[in-house]
Amino acid sequence: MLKLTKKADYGLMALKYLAEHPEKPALSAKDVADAYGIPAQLLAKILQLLTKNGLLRSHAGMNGGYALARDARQISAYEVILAIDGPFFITSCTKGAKNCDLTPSCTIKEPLARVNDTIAGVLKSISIHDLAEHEQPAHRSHAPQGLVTLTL
Amino acid sequence: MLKLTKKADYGLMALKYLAEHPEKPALSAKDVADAYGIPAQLLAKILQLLTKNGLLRSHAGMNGGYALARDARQISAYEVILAIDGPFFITSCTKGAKNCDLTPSCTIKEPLARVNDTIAGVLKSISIHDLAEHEQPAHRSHAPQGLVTLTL
DNA sequence: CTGAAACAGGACTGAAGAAGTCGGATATTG
DNA sequence: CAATATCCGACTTCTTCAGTCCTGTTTCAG
Repeated sequence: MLKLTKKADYGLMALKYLAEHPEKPALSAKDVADAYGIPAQLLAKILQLLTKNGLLRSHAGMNGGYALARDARQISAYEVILAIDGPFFITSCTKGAKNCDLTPSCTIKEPLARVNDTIAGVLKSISIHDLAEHEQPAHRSHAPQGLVTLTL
Repeated sequence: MLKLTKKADYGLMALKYLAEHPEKPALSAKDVADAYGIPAQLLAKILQLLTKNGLLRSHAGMNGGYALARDARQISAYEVILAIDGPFFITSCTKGAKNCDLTPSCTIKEPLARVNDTIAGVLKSISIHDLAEHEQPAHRSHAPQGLVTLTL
């Protein structure tokens, strides 16, 4: 529970891989799948999803493949997860929808909605670039990129 | 995905309910189940789990039931979820275990482990007392109880 | 212009986990 | 003893995830 699906994992890994190989104009699904030992057909569908959601650009034909649609810093982990798994909510009964059918007393939800927002905020603060291994190992400590605060 | 199980939801709701009725020495599983429209047998098992993990105290026999083992402020949402659903990790392949069998290149995990820690921190900062409806509606704004900060 | 290499996408199966039920055992009290 | 509880394992059902299969379509090299 409270787990990312493997698809989301795979998607993040694939984007990370693409971000680490900017020299290549495009990498095929098979390339990425082989690099990580992921089932190629499964990854293909994930990359298609990411393409449909505007995170990747695809090109068919020989020497085709996928490339990041934007700079790696402009793609957040949140977007990736959203594109692959759809909107996520920590509670089974989100107050937006008409769930909570039999339990109008779902007063638990309001506090947990804030937890949900916090998680979303954290995921939004992480970019694909953050996941990728950047070369410069020297100055890394001075990067206060993501900062999320929650107040109950 | 990234959802709490219904069991965890039910558990939180039940503890909240108990916290809101401190005058009663004990409430039976059926009492709570009826209050929220939860299947009684299912809730019973959840309450048993919470008892086994030291969050509740149980008493069999007539007029028996469950009561909080500690003050509502001393029971965190994290403990509840942990007791009901077991340890949770956001990534399918946690770096502690021997997972990631075929993919030694799971470099995604390290950043996501921090997300995991952040979520855990948020959940730890929320107590059952926070979930319950306290009476004093007057001074509520000055309560800076939970505060979690994450720096990447 | 033809074939290989890629993307696109629907349909399907198997496995795993979640949700809920059933039946019975034990403890407590009136 | 009988009623009301907790306790607990086994079971069924349902849903979702993971993965496969198959069939197209696009693109480009030769």
